[in-house]
Amino acid sequence: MTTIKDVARDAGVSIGTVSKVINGVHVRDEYYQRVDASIRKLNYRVNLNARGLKAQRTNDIAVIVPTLENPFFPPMVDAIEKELTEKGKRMLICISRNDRNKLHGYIEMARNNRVDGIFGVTYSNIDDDILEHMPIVSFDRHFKPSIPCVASDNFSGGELAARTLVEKGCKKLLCFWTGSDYDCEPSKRIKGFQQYCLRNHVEHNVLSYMDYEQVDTGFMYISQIYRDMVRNIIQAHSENGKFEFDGIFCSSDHLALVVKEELEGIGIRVPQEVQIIGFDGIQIMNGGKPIVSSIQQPVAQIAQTGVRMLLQLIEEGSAESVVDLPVRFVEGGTTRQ
Amino acid sequence: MTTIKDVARDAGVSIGTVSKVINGVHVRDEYYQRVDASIRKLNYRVNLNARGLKAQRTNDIAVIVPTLENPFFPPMVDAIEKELTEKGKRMLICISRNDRNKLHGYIEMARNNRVDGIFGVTYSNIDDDILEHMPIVSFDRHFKPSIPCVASDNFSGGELAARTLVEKGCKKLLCFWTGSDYDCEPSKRIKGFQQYCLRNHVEHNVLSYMDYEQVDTGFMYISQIYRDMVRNIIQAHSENGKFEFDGIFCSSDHLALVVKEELEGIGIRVPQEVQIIGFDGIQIMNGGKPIVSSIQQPVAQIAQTGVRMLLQLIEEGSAESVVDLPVRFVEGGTTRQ
DNA sequence: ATGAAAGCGCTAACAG
DNA sequence: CTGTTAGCGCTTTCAT
Repeated sequence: MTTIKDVARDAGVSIGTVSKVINGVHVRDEYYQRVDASIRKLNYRVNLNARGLKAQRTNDIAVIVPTLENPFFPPMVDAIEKELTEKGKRMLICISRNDRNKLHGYIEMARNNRVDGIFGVTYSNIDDDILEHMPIVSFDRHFKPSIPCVASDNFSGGELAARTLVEKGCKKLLCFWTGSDYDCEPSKRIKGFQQYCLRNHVEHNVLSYMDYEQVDTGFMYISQIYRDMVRNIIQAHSENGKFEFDGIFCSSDHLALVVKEELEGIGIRVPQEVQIIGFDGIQIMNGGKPIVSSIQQPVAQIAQTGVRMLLQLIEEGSAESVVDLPVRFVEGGTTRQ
Repeated sequence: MTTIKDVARDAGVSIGTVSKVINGVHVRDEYYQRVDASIRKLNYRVNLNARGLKAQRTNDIAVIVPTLENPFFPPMVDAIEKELTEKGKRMLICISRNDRNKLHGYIEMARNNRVDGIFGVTYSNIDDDILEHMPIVSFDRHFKPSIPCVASDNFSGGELAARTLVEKGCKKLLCFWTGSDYDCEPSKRIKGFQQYCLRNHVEHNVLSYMDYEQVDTGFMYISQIYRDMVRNIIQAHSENGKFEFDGIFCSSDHLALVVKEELEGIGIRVPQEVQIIGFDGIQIMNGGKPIVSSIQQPVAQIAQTGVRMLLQLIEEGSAESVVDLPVRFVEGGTTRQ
C-alpha cells in the first residue's frame, strides 16, 4: 500500500509538502503538479486510521435502529445515510433488535471504536451513565435532558388527525394507542388529539395497549399477540356488527392496517362506516401511495435536522432539541374523500 | 481520553504489560489484577485508530445496497449486520441509489477508508478496474470471475415455480420478467422455468421487460411507468375479460403484486382464474405472511454464507462462489391451496 | 514556502 | 515474564 512517504519520494519533495497538497494547503505550483502526478501514478490514498489517530476523530457516525423490519425505519436510515454522506461522514449501522444488552454493547463498541457520535432512532431504554461523553442525538425520545432530541410536531399531528376525522364526518372518535411509554415525544399525539376533541366538544376515548419490551418497534409484526389484542379490543367495542366509534386515530400505520383488516374481518366497511388515520405515512411497497390515510412524518427533514444537530453537538459541544417538524395529512384510502 | 500509557502509569507497570492484558496474553496474576483494576477505574478503551494503524486493518465491512425502499433489501441488510456483528465486524452501509458515480464514489471511499472488504448487494455495473485489490463478495451478480458470488439456487427456483403452478392446475404458463440483465444469477430462473415446461410439455411463454438503469432495484416503485407497462402487457394478452395464461411466474414479489392488482383491476380473479408466484418471499409489513405466493430466498443463509466467504477472502485471499442456496415455495394467497 | 521531526496510541519484536 | 522501543501513516509546529 502506498503511503505519503512513497509519494514524497516519488515527487522528490518532503512528506510535509505532500501532506499540504492532500489537505489543500497552498504550495508552489510546480510542487503541486509533481505531487499530484505522483499521487495519481501511485494510486495513493490517505490512511484514515493514521489520520484519525492524529486528529482524534473518525468521521464515522453510528446510527442505532431497533430493526429494519418495521417499514418506518428503512426510509429513515436511507435519509440519514444520504445526509451523512453529503457531510462527508460514514454511517455505521447498529441494529439493536430491542435487546438492551445488545444496545449497550453497541454503544460500548461505538465508544471503543471512537465513532464521533450517535444518532439514536430507538425506543429502548439506555442507562444514563453509559451515555456520558458521547455526542448523541435521539429521535422521538428524551434519554436525558442533556441529549438533544429531534421529532415531528406530534402534538399537532394528534390535533390534525382528530380535526381531519371530524371534518370528514366522524362523530365519535377513538385514539388507539399501542406505543412507547409516556415520556416520549410521540405520546404528545394523544394530548393533541384530546385537546382538539375537548375544545370542539367531540365525543372521544383513548385506548392504550403497552408493552415496554416490544411495542411499536416492529417486533410485534411477527407476533400473533398483537393482532389478537387488536381483535379483542375491536370486539369489546362492537355490537351487532357495528363499531362503537366511527373515527379512529392509530398510533402507527401498522396498527391502522391491522385495525382496518380486523374491522373488515367482521364486516365493518372502511372508510364507509369507520374511518381510520394512522401515523408515519409509510409508503413502502405501495407505489408511492400511503398504505393507509395517515399523518405523515417528514422523514427527510428529520434526518437532515438530526444530522445537523449531531454535527453541531460534535463541533460545538451542544445543540438544541427540535421537536416541531411539520406533519401533514396524507390520503390513503381509509378516510372518505 | 485515557490511553494505554495512563493505565500503565496507574497500575505501575509498563505499557507492554498493559498491551498484553488487553490482548489476552498471559502475565503474572498480580499484574493482571492491577492492570484490570486500572482499566476499570480509568474507564479505558482501546483506540481502534491506533490499533488499525498498527494492524493495517479496520474490522469494518462496507455493504452496498441500491436502496432500502425495495422491501427485499432491509431484511438482507439486517441479516448481514447480524452476521457481521457476530464475527466482531462493524457494518458500514452504502446506499448507491442506482447512481453509477455514487457507487464508484463509495468504492473509492471504501478503499480510502480502508474497509477490509465489501459485500455488494447491488445490480449496478461497476468498472472492472476499480474492483482491483479489494476483497469483495457480490450477491446475485458476477462482476468478474475473480469476485465470488453468493446466490440462491435460482434455476431450481424457476423449476419449482413452474412445477408448483402446474401441480396447482395451471395449463398455460407465463414467465413475466422485469429484471436484471441476463448474465446475472437471477436470470437462471427463466432457464429453470423453461426447462421444466419443455421437459413436461407445458405450454408456456416468457415476456421480458428490461431497463438496465432502474429495473428491479426498487426505483420503479415510485414510477407509474412500471405499472403502466404491466397493464399494457396484461391487456395485450387478454380478450373478453380472460387472460391468455392461467399461471404466472414473476421475477419479483413486487411485480407479482402489481400483476395481481392489475388483473383484478380488469375483473380477473386471483387465484381462481389466474395463479401467480413471485420471487423473494418478502414478508415485510404483513405480519409474517408472504405478500404473495412466492419462491422464497433464504436471506439469513445468504447473509451467513456471503459473510463467511468475504471473511475468508480477506483472510486467505480467495473464496469460492456459492450459488445454490435452497429456495422454497411459500403460500401467499395468489395460488390455490 | 518548505522540510525536519515530534508524536497521536498501539503492537510486537527483542532484550533483559 | 516484563519492560523498552521502533514504527504503523499522518498532521502540524517550528526552524530554515
